[in-house]
Amino acid sequence: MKVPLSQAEQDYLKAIYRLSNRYGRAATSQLANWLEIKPASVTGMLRKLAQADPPLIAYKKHKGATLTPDGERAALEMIRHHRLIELYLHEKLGYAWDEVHEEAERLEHAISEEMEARMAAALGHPCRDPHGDPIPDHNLEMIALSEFPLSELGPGQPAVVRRVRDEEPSLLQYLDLLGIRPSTQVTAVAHNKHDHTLTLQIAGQERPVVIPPRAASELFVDLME
Amino acid sequence: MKVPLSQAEQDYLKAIYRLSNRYGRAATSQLANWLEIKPASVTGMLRKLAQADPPLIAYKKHKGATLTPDGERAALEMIRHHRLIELYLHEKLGYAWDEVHEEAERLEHAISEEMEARMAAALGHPCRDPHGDPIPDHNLEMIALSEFPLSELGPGQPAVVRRVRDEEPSLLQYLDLLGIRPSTQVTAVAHNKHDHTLTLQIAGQERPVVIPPRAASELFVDLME
DNA sequence: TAAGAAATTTAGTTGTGTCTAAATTGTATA
DNA sequence: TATACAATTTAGACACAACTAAATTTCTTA
Ligand SMILES: [Mn+2]
Ligand SMILES: [Mn+2]
Ligand SMILES: [Mn+2]
Ligand SMILES: [Mn+2]
Repeated sequence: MKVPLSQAEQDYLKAIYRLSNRYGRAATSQLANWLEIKPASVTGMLRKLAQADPPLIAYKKHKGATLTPDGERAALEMIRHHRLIELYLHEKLGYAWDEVHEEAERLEHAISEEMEARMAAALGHPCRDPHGDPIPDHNLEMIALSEFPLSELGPGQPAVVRRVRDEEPSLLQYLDLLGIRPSTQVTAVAHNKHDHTLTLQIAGQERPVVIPPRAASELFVDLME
Repeated sequence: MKVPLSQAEQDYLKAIYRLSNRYGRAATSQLANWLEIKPASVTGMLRKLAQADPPLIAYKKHKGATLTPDGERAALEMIRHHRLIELYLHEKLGYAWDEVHEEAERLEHAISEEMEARMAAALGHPCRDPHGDPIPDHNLEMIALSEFPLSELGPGQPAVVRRVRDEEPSLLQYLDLLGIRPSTQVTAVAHNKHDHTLTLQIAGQERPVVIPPRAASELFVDLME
């Protein structure tokens, strides 16, 4: 009852949070794939998390897992650490936005609540990380998100970039080159039906750029009024 | 050959470094006591560190352990991390000097060489931590120490505090109250033979204070010319 | 110098988190 | 709806780093 969670347990809970947000539940094979752990090992950990006191996940054999309120709290705790650390490294130590993830992945398990609070204060209690991902506040509440994929932006609509999937550094480096980051203003010029690319005008730039579909679906924007 | 060290291994190497500096070698029971691990478990780890490739310690049954050059390098790496982190927390995040140790103890194993370098740069490549302990430089070289215990300071001799044992927070809080920290100037007024206390004049203060022997042997000073 | 005490090592066990191989369950489709 | 394939679980093993209990070695001192 209420024993501190291991790094492995915390990583599983974060992964279950991510997958069940996206697909309603986290399947064994999805977890295995994301965590780069064999499915048999995942099954073992799911059984353990479900039998913890208090239970951290709801798990039925062959039906995947979802977080209990306790499990969700633990996941959000790590997500808050992760995103605060990413922003801290970027703002205070000059890391590029494609370099912060790996460092945060280790540090999130090692910092104290005291350090979390001091970093948050030093950053002015921010609500977005360098990739635009929302940072849960001190009570683990997260701001509501209104942004949608750039691929769904209608032509002629001015919009502002809010968030970028932070999962592969090469996308981040590419966007950096293009001059796209959260808060950049953009307008869709045209969706090109044959190759599914997007022609995009970036505010303050001469000529529009062509965005491949992979990038357009990993970039999230809000309409400007 | 050349596999990254576990946190447990790094902690043992740091402990062996500390004990062999102080006593020439690290005995099993001293390690067990310092690390709060049972002696039988220490024996197991010593065998493992000695048989590593390359060997990290020299170990003969019943004779304790000393570091090999590889082991010493690994220990200094962690010591550099630890002390840089302590100073960073103190200088950049407003931690008191008695609060930094515990946080650094966990973070030292989690930061990358990149982060080490960025923190060092942000701090101006410092050579002392908040307790005055020397920080090994990028090549793991440490400045030569000239300070000696305050308990050995002759009466009337002006001296400057350089370093304080950082092992228990209560001593640090006590010294804070007294207004003693690295760079504070002091003069011994008298060594009191019966109770082994020291009467000490602190620069900028009205009246001398009486220092118990425990504190006087954990404070290190340099003579002023 | 021979106990007796203290320190250390050996032997065997445990919990955690991974793995491989084999068995089972669920799903899609022919 | 039977079968084949995919997903998942079970079973058994392993590495790591701790533990306890017992055996052994070394040190101290009478
Ligand atoms: Mn937290
Ligand atoms: Mn991020
Ligand atoms: Mn380093
Ligand atoms: Mn220190």
